[in-house]
Parts: sequence; structure tokens; C-alpha cells
Amino acid sequence: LSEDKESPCVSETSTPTARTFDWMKVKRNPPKTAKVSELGLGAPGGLRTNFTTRQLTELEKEFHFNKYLSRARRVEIAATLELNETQVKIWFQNRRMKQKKREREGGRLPLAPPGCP
Amino acid sequence: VMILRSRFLDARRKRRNFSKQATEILNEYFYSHLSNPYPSEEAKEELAKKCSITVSQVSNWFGNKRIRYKKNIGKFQEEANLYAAKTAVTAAHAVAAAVQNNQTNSP
DNA sequence: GCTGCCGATCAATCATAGTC
DNA sequence: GGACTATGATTGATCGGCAG
Repeated sequence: LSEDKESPCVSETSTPTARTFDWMKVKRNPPKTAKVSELGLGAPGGLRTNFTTRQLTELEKEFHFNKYLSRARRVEIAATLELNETQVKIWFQNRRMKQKKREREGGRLPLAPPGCP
Repeated sequence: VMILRSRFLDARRKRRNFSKQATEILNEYFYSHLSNPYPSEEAKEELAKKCSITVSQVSNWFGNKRIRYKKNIGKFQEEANLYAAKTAVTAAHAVAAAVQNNQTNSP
């Protein structure tokens, strides 16, 4: 585990320590979660939406019932919770990954339950 | 904007800083792979083992490190030089050992 | 082509640990 | 004791790749 091909992505600067590699320039496009049209919510157009407790509770409840959503159900939930279909879809996607991560990491290593202040 | 940030999640975030040596190991890997600090799944598992932390924690560490590093490269310059020198020394030792080994058993 | 899912990652934020 | 910084974790959303 120690191979390392000096990647072909360098981009300049002579000092051996201050070089800037491509990964440092990566910029993600801002979220398109903005329906600027109608709704004078002064939506800037690219902000991470904060789900309300109600929305999260409902989503969690639905997830417990179904790990995957049908198109119809998604539309329904999106409408009920006032979210995009995409947001609901992404939420379920992330939720599944979260679940998998917990199962896979279920019980293992580091353990130090009780007091230790 | 009701501060409803309680998020029914509190007890979960009982953070604990990693040990000095674990951070040492992670930083060594990070700076010796600065051109591409994205450890493979296998590498993550090995690092996790060496550091006595989980693979997820290794992923979190690299995720945070990459973001914070590129956010303010200057702030990490000193640290970068430190580890660069460190790995250079170990590399030199490795080469020396290899040479020695090569001399002792060459056909 | 387009769409959903997965796996990895990003980027912003949260909450705590450590420093002074 | 509290302000300020360092750091681990969480999470809505993006990116690239693959299947249908």
C-alpha cells in the first residue's frame, strides 16, 4: 500500500512544498435547489436546505416502512412535505447509505462506554 | 428561522480527539500523498488498523483534512514541511537499507 | 438518451475539546 | 470563566460510473 504514481495533474509553482494540485482546485457546482420562479422566498439559488424536524420525522417514518420509494409515493411525500421530488429522492439515497454504513460498522472496535472524564 | 437545530441528535456527538500517534500516521500519509490524498479502501483499512479507529473515521479525517487544507494552504505550510522532511528521512533510510541489502546478496 | 442508485466526496455546519 | 481555535461528525447535495 505504498505505491504512488506522481500524478500528471500538477499545475505549477516551483517550491516543492507549496505546489497546488488539481484536487485542491475542485469546486462543486452550487445546489440547484432553488425554484426562483414564483414564491418570493428570496431564494439566492444555491443553498443547502435545512430540513425541518417535521420533514425529517416523516421521511424517517416512511423509510422505516419502505427503503425504496415508488415514483407515486415520492411525488406524494414531496407534496406533503413541501420538498422537491429530487430532495426526497436524494434523502432516501443518503439514508440508505447511512443505514448501510451503520450495519457494516455495527459493532466493533473502539469501546469506552461509561465514565472517563 | 426558529432555532430548531436540536435535531434530536445530541448524545451522538461525543467527540474524542484521536491519539497523537494516530494523527501522526494520518498526517504522514496525507503529506506523502499530497498530490493525490485519496487513500484506497484498502489503504483506509490499513490506516484504520494502525490508528485504532474505524474506516469511517479515516474517511472523515481525510475529508476534513482535504477541505481545510485547500481552504487555507498557507496555514498548513509549516505542518507540510515538517512531514515532508520526516518522510524524506525515512525514505532515505529505506534506500540505504535497500542498497546495503543489495550488496550483501548480489549474485 | 434518460433516470435512479451506489459509492465517494464536497462543503457548510454543529458541538465538543483544547488553548490562552 | 469565557472567547477563540482546532477538530471529529453529520448531512444535503454533487460527481462519475453503471444498469435498465
